[in-house]
Formats: sequence, structure tokens, C-alpha cells
Amino acid sequence: MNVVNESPRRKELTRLAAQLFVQEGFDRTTVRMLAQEMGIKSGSLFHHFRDKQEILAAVIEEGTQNALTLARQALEECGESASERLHAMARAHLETLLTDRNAHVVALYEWRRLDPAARDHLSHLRDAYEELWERVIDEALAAGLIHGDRFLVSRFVMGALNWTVRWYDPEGPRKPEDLARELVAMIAPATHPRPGLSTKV
Amino acid sequence: MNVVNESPRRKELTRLAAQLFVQEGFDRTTVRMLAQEMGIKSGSLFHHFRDKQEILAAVIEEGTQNALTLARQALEECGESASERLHAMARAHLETLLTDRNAHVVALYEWRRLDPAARDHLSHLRDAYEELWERVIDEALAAGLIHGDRFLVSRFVMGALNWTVRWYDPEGPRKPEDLARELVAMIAPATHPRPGLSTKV
DNA sequence: GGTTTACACTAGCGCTTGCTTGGTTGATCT
DNA sequence: AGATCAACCAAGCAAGCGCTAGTGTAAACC
Repeated sequence: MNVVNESPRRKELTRLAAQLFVQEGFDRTTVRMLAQEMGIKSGSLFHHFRDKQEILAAVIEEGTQNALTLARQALEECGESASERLHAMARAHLETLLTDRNAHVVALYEWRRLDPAARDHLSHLRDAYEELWERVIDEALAAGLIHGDRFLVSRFVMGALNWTVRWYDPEGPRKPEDLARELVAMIAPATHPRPGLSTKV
Repeated sequence: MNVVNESPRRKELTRLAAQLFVQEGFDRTTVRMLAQEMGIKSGSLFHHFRDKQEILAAVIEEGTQNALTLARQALEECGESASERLHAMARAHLETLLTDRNAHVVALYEWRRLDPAARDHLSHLRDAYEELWERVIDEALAAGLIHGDRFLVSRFVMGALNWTVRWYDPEGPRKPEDLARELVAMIAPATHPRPGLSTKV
């Protein structure tokens, strides 16, 4: 009966669920609401997902997987300099938030609702993504592009970026590219530092 | 019966509610859980609050009010230079998150659960707080301490600061003071710029 | 042609939810 | 001594919750 595979139908249902989870929050979204949005009856929902928890896990897995793929691709395609790589990561992050917004908002704000098993499984994906960031931050620090505590800097940057989902308007004049440029400029005023330049911290 | 005043008992109950809301989230926190934490029966709870919504509003109002008071005080006590004022605001913000953490986490993450009436009332408080920030950011921009788009910079800074509630460990070695210093250093490398110095953006 | 599979349906069980009702208690005030 | 009042309780209602059981059906497979 209940399938755990990756059927296209399930993917579509997951996308719809993400939208509702963002609109209402996970707890307030009932299986009946989900079913209606999907055009089926609530009982039929459990043919695709074992339980409500599994829908949440599917949404978050989808979003995180996409973000990871996009970030890796961006790092491969960009230049070698620390500032280019920093910019590429910031831009990829923001573009993911734009194109795949629902899944990411859910991942950020409903993570606590995952049961321990799902959380354990998905935290590996998330760690992989955060490792990409820490590596790029390390490179920027080593190149003298930015200064300060590695741990703090990376968390400040992640905070600034993740917070965008609360105010960013995709219809507005500012594009992800613009935001990424502005952020890098803010924390690394000299965008093309001479390699090996050391600055007092 | 139902009182809307500010009795000390109600304040204490609000504090307990904030703690539960952080632990479980607003939706998952039942009135029975709240009552048990408060050492009363669920029915008695409605003597102090009209409904569950009003408890949420009370928690958020309390937290935002404190933050506003603390920020104003910090700005009065600190020096006049842009970097000092920026640092004072960052520090006040982080200290509030530390000493009054529960209420602030609720304000940040359960805002959507407020009904329109409460949201309208509380948004004025929040706007007053954010105006303080925008003014300080403006001063820093005018002094050449930081550069860039006023709108984007203030939101990046708020994001970096608010995100701290997700990773900051009050028991750890880093104090709010340290975080504030590091953040200001990150976005304003020259902490004591000559007044009137203009820099190419 | 019979069996399997994928997907949907109806009906409803057992439980929890926010909140109400009607009443009791003990301290404070006049 | 009587009145007042905040604070609390026991009991329970109506609605909504996640989820299950059992069935129908059309296409796909052997």
C-alpha cells in the first residue's frame, strides 16, 4: 500500500504540501487541508505517505537536496578567487530561496517538528551544505578578504542570508545577484585584494 | 471575570508561557500544558487571559517592550560616535536575546500566529524598535563607517543578529559583548574612521 | 482472462483540542 | 458580620484531529 518511492505523483504532492506548510505552518495544516489542495480525499493521502510526518520530511529533503546541488554547481562554474567563490555561494543560496522558496522556508522554520529519526537522516544533508559554506569562508579568511572568527563570521553570514526569506520580495527591483553583491561588499569592502596581503585584526 | 490588567500574577504566568511556547511552539502548546506548568487547572487559565491568543500577545508584548527600553537606554549611555552607537545597539540586542530569550524567540518565530488585531497593535512596538536600528545604520553610513544600500545593510545586520538565537549558547565562552564587537568589526573594519572621510562605494 | 498494481473512495474510530459553565475558597475591606 | 473579589476547580461540550479499514475501479502485466 504505502509507498516510500519517488514517484512523480508524490513529488507533485510534496510541492503542494510545501506551499500549505508555508502558508499555515506545519501544525495548523491538517491532512484534510492537504488532501483538498491535492484534489483528493484525506484517506487517499496515506497511500502516498506513511503519515503526516513523512510529508514534512519529504518537503525538507527535496529543498535541501536542491540547494546542495545548486551550490556545488555554482562553485564549479565560478572563478577561483575567494571573492568570486564567496559571491557565487551567496548568489546560489539566494537564488534557491527565490526559485524554491516554499521548501526552504519549511526547512528553516519547521525543522523542530521532525521526529528524531527524520531529523537524523536530514541533518547529514544539511551538514554537507553548511560545510560548503565554511570552506568558502575559510578561503576568504585565508585570502585576507574578510577577517575575524571563523565560527562567528560564517554564522553571521548565514543569518543575514537566511533572514532574507522574511523580507525579500521576488517581484521587487532587487535580484538575488544584487543582494549577493551587496552582502559581499558589506563584509569584504576590497573585492579584489592583493593575494597574501595581511591586515591587522 | 476575565481581566486584561497587568497583575503580577499575570506577568509570572506570561513568563512561564513564553518558556513553553519556545520549547514546543505555540500550536503544540495546549492550554492544559500551560495550566500544568503554572500549577493550576486548565479552566482557571481563562480567568487571567481571554483566550490562548491573548497569552501569545502578552508574551510578545512583554519581550518587545523590554527590548525597546533596553535599546533606548543603551543609546543614551553610550558615546556619540557612529561606531560606538552601532556597537551599543548590537550589544543591547544580543543581551536582550540572552536575558529575555524566551519572549524574543516567540516574538520572532510565532508572530504569524497572532490574530490581525493583536498583530496590528504590536507592530507599532516593533516598528519603533526597528526605527532605532535604521537611525543608527544611517548614522554609520553618513560617517563613512559602513557602505552600501541603507535598506539592505540594515536587514542583513538584523538577520545576522536575530539568527543568533538558533546557535548562541549562553553557557559558552562567548559573551554578547564579544559577538557585538565581532559583528561591528566584520562590517566596519575601521572602527575609528576620521569624521567626514568619504570612501568610494 | 485472470491477477496484480496504483490510486482513489466512504465511513468512522478514538482521542485531543480550546473553551464554557457553575460553583467553591480564602483573604480583604467596611 | 456581611459583602466583595480574585483565584481556583471539576466536569464536560462541540468540534476537529490523525489515521485506519474495507471497498471500487481502471490500467498493466502474465
